[in-house]
Amino acid sequence: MTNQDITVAGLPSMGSVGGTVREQRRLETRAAVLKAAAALFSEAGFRGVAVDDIAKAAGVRKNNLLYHFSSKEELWKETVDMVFGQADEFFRTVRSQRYENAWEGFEAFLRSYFEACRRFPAYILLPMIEGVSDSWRTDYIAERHLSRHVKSFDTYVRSLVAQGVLPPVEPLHLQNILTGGAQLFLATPPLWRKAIDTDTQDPAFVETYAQSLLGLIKAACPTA
Amino acid sequence: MTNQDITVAGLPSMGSVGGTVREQRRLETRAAVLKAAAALFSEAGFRGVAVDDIAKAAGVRKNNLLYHFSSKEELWKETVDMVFGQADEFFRTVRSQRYENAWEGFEAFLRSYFEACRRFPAYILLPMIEGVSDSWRTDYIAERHLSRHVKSFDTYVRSLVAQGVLPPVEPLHLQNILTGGAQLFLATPPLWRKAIDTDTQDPAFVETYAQSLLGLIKAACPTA
DNA sequence: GTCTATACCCAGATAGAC
DNA sequence: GTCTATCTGGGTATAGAC
Repeated sequence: MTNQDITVAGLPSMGSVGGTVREQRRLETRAAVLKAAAALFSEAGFRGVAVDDIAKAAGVRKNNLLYHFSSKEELWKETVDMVFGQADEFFRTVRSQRYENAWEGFEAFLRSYFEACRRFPAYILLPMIEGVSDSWRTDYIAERHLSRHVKSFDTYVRSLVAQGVLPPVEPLHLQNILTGGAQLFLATPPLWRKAIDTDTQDPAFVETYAQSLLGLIKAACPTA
Repeated sequence: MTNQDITVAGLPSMGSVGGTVREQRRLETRAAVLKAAAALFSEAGFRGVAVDDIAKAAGVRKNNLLYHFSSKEELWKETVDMVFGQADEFFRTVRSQRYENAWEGFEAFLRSYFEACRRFPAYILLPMIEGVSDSWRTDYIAERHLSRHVKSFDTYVRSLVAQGVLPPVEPLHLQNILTGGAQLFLATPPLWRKAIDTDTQDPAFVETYAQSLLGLIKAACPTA
């Protein structure tokens, strides 16, 4: 973890060898910082987190962090890009699979959406925590990422409604009915644990919630 | 708004008359501060707001604010109590009304719930913004207010399921399906406006969402 | 009850040695 | 690339005059 440069015969880095080792450490440090930043920014919001908190969580010095990212604002932006990049990658994998019929595909999709929210809580927390007020951060998330995600979800839901797989409900509303409850459960686990003593992040709990929701949707679908 | 004391003949306040006027101004100042605090705390969270921001929004000096509330923490707690007090009052009024049948009562209840979220956004924002991480604020909201609200909602939903007015879905899950989407729409209007150019706080939009949701629930209910 | 002044601390960011 | 040291601004809270 430390002093990897020295393995290069103690010579000052010259050419591609030393550069590669430095590059590797650079990437490691950046990755550690981004991971810590995702957790902290999504828990307390931009203003609620100190750069030093992130640095401590990532195991680097504050000033070193600011060497790599130059400002708190730039760090936040790169964090958002990373989080949505992870989600994009996850959904790409899921959507590439094939299923027996459209309903089974939908079941798998909804479960995978819940799983993504559970595994990458920052994916729902960052928009939620920054979206309540108007700021450059709201702009950034909305324009750069969320708009695309909502429209993609909308297209999918719309086609399923057209096929009669989903009930004839306005697609935007249906999208929110499908995702809202799970986001509520998965965004604020400490609150649910304290208020009703339930671990809403537990995979078993999420699965029973998915079954409840899927059952309701199926019951409401005329062609089911 | 200023110097109301002087109306008491310029005499130094003595006995109940001067005391009453002072008491009135005290209440006015406190009310103004609490109103501003509710808006700001729910937008940016506890750490994201400075006492001075609240003071400016309320039209008082920072140090005067701290005379009335003694600390930022106490101000936050009183703000939460006030917001949930407003919601309690609103729901008490709604629940006291009588309806033709249980389904109509449910329709009215759900609409009034959405209306409460729309009119008192702090009611959903404070739990949401503080509930993502573990802190004394999560404890305070959960134990002092949210637990009671969730259980009350649960009792109501449970009785409707038992009557066959609502479909046979686990009450806790059903509660979240009913409230999650609206909370999502009403918690982050700036985000929705920027991402899909829709005003999710517009009463007409909320009403169409309520219709979509009620239609779905009714279609899924065997005895409807 | 409201003001001015200020103590004290912590935040983000920069400079320069190594 | 990482460290120590430091600057500057803004944050909560208190003291004391009016």
